[in-house]
Amino acid sequence: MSKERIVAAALDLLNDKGMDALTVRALAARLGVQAPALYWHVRNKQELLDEMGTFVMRRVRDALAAIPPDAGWRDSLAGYGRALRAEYLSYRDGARIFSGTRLADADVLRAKETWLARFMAAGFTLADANDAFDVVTAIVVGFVIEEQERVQSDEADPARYSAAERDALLGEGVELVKAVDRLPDDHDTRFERHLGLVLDGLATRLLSPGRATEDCPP
Amino acid sequence: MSKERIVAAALDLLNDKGMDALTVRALAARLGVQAPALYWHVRNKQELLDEMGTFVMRRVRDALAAIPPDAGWRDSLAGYGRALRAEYLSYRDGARIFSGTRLADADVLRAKETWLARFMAAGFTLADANDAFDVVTAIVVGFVIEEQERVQSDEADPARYSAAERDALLGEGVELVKAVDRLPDDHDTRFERHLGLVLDGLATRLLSPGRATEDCPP
DNA sequence: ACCTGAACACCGTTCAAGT
DNA sequence: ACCTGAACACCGTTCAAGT
Repeated sequence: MSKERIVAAALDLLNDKGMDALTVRALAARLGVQAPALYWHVRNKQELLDEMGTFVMRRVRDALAAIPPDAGWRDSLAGYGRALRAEYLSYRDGARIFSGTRLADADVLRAKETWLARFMAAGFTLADANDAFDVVTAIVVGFVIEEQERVQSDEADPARYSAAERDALLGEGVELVKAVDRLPDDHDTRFERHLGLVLDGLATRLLSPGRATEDCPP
Repeated sequence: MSKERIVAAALDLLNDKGMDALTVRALAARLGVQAPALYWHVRNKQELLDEMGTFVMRRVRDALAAIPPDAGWRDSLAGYGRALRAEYLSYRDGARIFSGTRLADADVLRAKETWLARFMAAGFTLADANDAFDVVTAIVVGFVIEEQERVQSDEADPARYSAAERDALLGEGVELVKAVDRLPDDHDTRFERHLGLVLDGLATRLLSPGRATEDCPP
């Protein structure tokens, strides 16, 4: 009964039954043991949640390590964004639950060094290179929280977000809002558009200093 | 004992004692009443949480309504982002707790119509105009979740994020990572930079279609 | 219409005791 | 070293009964 087995079972339980059903007792039952037994391996439930988050973030780090060093800043950041989203999506309420997780793990922080160096070689200042990480992280967290919320309430109540329901609720004179609902976007293409938007914003930072976007003639 | 009084007391309690202490019993005590009494006004705890979220989002909507119609797309979106962040920040764990809140409220959805029309008048396609909202929302959610996490764990354990602690943890050969920590950014200026970045990304969508950022000569 | 008292089925956690 | 049984102080929620 290792810590790893407990964390794995906890992640399974989360996906099977959801956050509310992830109790110490239910987890113990799944492991064929009594609830207090888990306190031998884990200080408390919060530590368990932290371990779960760390596990998820370690997988993100592994995905990052697979990105080739000559990928270019744009593809590298896009790869990070996609990997983070994929990990969050693979657990129920993943973004909401795991987004706070800090990797105090030293080698993860150390991994950032290479990336910062690469981005600066591409022409970013240190501050911009760091912003690049943070803003991609932020957008993935925000996007997937909304995405999972929507997907889950769709499953719970399919009628609520149907086009007909919404149109009736909205009433007259809001044709643009209704038109937005009829756009053929799925979550993946919306995500790629948002990600592209942020990367385009970052790209403007590569122009010579003091030069605003407005200065770029049509 | 109206629903509004209950919601107001719940928000107070949240800020006083935190999410874990926001129990039906504690809330009832604060209102000078027994716990089951609340179930006359509210179906269950989830509905209470939804009402709290709706209250917060209504304040965001009011802040939005105060933005002048002739503000221009960039200032308008920036105003939205700042208002959303300010509301989240005004409650403990605000971003994490309230970010999922959907405004089924019809008049909030209807308010979007004006904004979409304004953005399209500024030169965005419908899809881009809608993306503009969503991407600003996402970045605020992601940013403030991280921000509040950091602020709170700073209060809980001030030593953990101190520069000396971190430098020791990191070891040698990661000068860039250490340099990032020494950047003089406070949360507000970091937020403004991130927001500006996203807005710059959106601005590139105003260029003629099919034209990428790379086509813009230095 | 609005609130209480008592109860139910659960929580996370502790701790002496077992092996 | 690892687990159990019993217990403690809580949860959210229901419901008959009071006013």
